[in-house]
Parts: sequence; C-alpha cells; structure tokens
Amino acid sequence: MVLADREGLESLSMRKVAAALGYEVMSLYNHVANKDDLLDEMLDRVYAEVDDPPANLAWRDALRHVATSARDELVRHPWAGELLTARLPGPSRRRHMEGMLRVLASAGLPDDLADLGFHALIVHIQGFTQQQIGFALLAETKADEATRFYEGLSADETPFFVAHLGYHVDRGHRHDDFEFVLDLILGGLERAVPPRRPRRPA
Amino acid sequence: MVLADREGLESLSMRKVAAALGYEVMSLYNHVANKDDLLDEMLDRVYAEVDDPPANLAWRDALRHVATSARDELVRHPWAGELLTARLPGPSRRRHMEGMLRVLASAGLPDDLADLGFHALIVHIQGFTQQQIGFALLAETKADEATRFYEGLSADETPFFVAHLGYHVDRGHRHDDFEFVLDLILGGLERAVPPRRPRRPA
DNA sequence: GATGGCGAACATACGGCGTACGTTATACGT
DNA sequence: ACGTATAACGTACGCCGTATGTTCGCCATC
Repeated sequence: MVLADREGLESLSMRKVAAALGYEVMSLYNHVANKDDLLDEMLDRVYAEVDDPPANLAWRDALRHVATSARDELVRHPWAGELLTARLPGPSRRRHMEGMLRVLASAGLPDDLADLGFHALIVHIQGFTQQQIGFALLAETKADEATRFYEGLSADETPFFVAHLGYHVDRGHRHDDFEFVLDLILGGLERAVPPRRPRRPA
Repeated sequence: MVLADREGLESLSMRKVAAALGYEVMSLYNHVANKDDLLDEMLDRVYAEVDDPPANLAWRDALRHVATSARDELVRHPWAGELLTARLPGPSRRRHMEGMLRVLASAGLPDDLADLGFHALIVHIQGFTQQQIGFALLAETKADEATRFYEGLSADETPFFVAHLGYHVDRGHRHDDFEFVLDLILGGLERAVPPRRPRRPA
C-alpha cells in the first residue's frame, strides 16, 4: 500500500512489491493467491480505516460523518477508487455498507427509498473523490501536458468550459463542494421521510 | 471499440487490435502515437455519440436529456468509464461538457452553484453508470464467484446488506434509479435558483 | 517513361509483466 | 531423532508495449 500510494497502481508489480519487502517474486505467492487477491486485500484494508456511524448522532449527521470519513480514506489512498469497480466487497467494506444501510433504515425512510439513497450516497462518495483525485493527478504527474491542453483551448469554441476551469484554478476542489452535494442528497432524502405521528396530537 | 465492447478493456492489446484488423502490431503505430493515445481516441468517440442539449427544452429537461444520453453511451461501451479518470477531455467530451455548462448558466443559477451542479451531474452520470456496469459484469463474467459470495454471507452479521442485495436481485439496476437521483440533484438546484422578478407584481 | 521521396506495412528485439512448476531450507510436533 | 509442513528460491513460459531498422508501393516531378 505504501508503494501504491507513492508510485500509483499501474506501476505496482509483484516484482516491485517483492523487491520492496526484500524477497523474491514467487515468495509472495505463499501469502497471496495472485495479484488480484492482493489488490482485494489492499482495498479492504482501506475500508478498515473508515469510521462507523457514531451512535449518538441523528441519522443525517451520522451519514455525513461516515461519508466524509470514507472520502478521507479514499483520498489518502488514491489508487483505491480504481479498484472499486466489478469487485466483490470484502469484510470491512461490507461493514461500512452495513452501517450506512442501518442508519438509513433508522431514518424512517420507505425501504426502496433507503436503497435508492444508499446508491446515491455511495456513488457520490466514490465518484466525487475519483473526480477530485483525477484532477490532482493530472496537475501533478502530467503537468506539462495539462498546461499545453489549457493553453490550446479556445474561449470562442467552449467559453463555459474555459470559465469552469477557472473555477477549478481559483478554488481547487474544496471539501465544501463534496459536502454541498452530500447535503443536496441528504436533504432530498429528508424531505422524503414520512411525517412521524406526533406523541401528543395538538 | 468493437473488440473492447466484446472482450473488455484489460484484455485489449495492441497485438489483438492489429490481428483483428489483419495487420501486424507495429503498423498501428503509423496511425496512433501509442496505446494511451488510442484509448484517448476511443473515449472521445464515445462522447461523439452523446446528444447535445435540445434547444427547445427547459433547462431541467434539457439536462435530463443530456444526462440520460450520456448514460446510454457509457452503458453501450462499458469500458469507457474506466478511462474517464485522470485523462484530459478530447473535443467531443469538451463539447458535451460545454453544453451542460451552457444550460446550467441559462438556468439563472449563481456562478458557483452552476459549477457545483455541474460536478454533481457529472459525478452522478459517471458514478452511477460505473456502479451499474460493475454490478452487471460481476453477475456476468464472475457468476460463480458471485454466487459463492452471496451464499457465504451471514444475515446475522450484515442483515441490512443482505436485504439490500435482495433489492438488486428483485429490481436489477433499473433506469428509474438513475433518474430518481438525477431529479434529486436537479430539484436541489432548482430550489437554489433565485426567484425571477415577476413581470406584473401582484 | 524514369526517378526520387514518402508513407505504410513489416520483422526483429528488448525489457517487463504475472505466474506455473519444481527445488531447497528451516522450524516444529512427535 | 525424524517426518512433515511452511516459506523462500530459481527457472521458464507466454504475454505485453514499443524502439529501431527495413522493405515496398504509390505518386509527383522532371
């Protein structure tokens, strides 16, 4: 994981892992079935660090906490996002999902709305983080190419796109943006909660 | 692209492309700088098929149309989603983005809210589609592994997660789900549009 | 009609990859 | 003391992307 954090996923080879650990390549296969199995294990260890929903918070705040915690871990390990697709969730990731679903159910949402909201949240966490990381990687590891791209853009052809890039340059990808859309989703869900029967009808 | 549609991205090699075209490997390099360049070109051709926002629709409907059109193309070429990260957008994808930004600006949103809404929409389109495709790929190309996974789950440990999988089995990833969250976002943006000064104040 | 240049196809080769397979050495329960 | 399991090692195979050098056929020019 240290190696992947430093050099990226696509340049992570079994040979390099072995070398970094001071062993030969094939020795790794005594501990891991194959490379894909290793990647599964790495991904799940990322989710092992994600907070569970705090029990003392209201459902909306608990979800916000879990979402930002997951976002933080995905940012800390930028390679994790690429592994999320078409992979069965390991134990830690299942625990993470279980926690979100439990909180959603406790919110009093109808079942299908809880499932929909869950998807919306998962997609937001993963998608937004991927976007943010991709942008940072471009600026970092392909700086020359990105500069040439930016200078080659025509404000006549795509004025709004050029203006939007200005937004990125000015503000970067601020954390507020993540939380703004998160609240958009949570707010939409909250509006869908059926009103609770009052204890003392007025 | 036909080859990638059929066999997936990770098994797409320059050798196979050349063989499918009836040439030798190195002849491809007379037409393409390298493999990454080829992938860039493939990705942009996906966006070339995405509809522009229809001029005759209100901003909300126009965005819904663009979003679903993009979703359709990403589903038609399941490999495209994996290429979206850390890649500079080609001409067609820029045109696609320009269209969305133009419509958002026409909605009367404050500038920063238009930029935020744009991110929310892009993340939703890409993220949701990725999720849907990943799920389908699991059920399709790793059916055995998925079955063993499902049977090995304990409803005692993760009851909500198991129940949620039931939701997938019952309904699949319906298109309605995509549009539900889409409307969640669009609705949230609409509420943020400052009220237009009325023509005839009552 | 001859010629020269140029683009496209081709052949060879290199280093790196994941990993199958067989061998060796070390530690430990009996 | 000895058999066995575990983990490290070495070799080898078939893929991969692509650098480099060569060949060949078309076409504009004289």
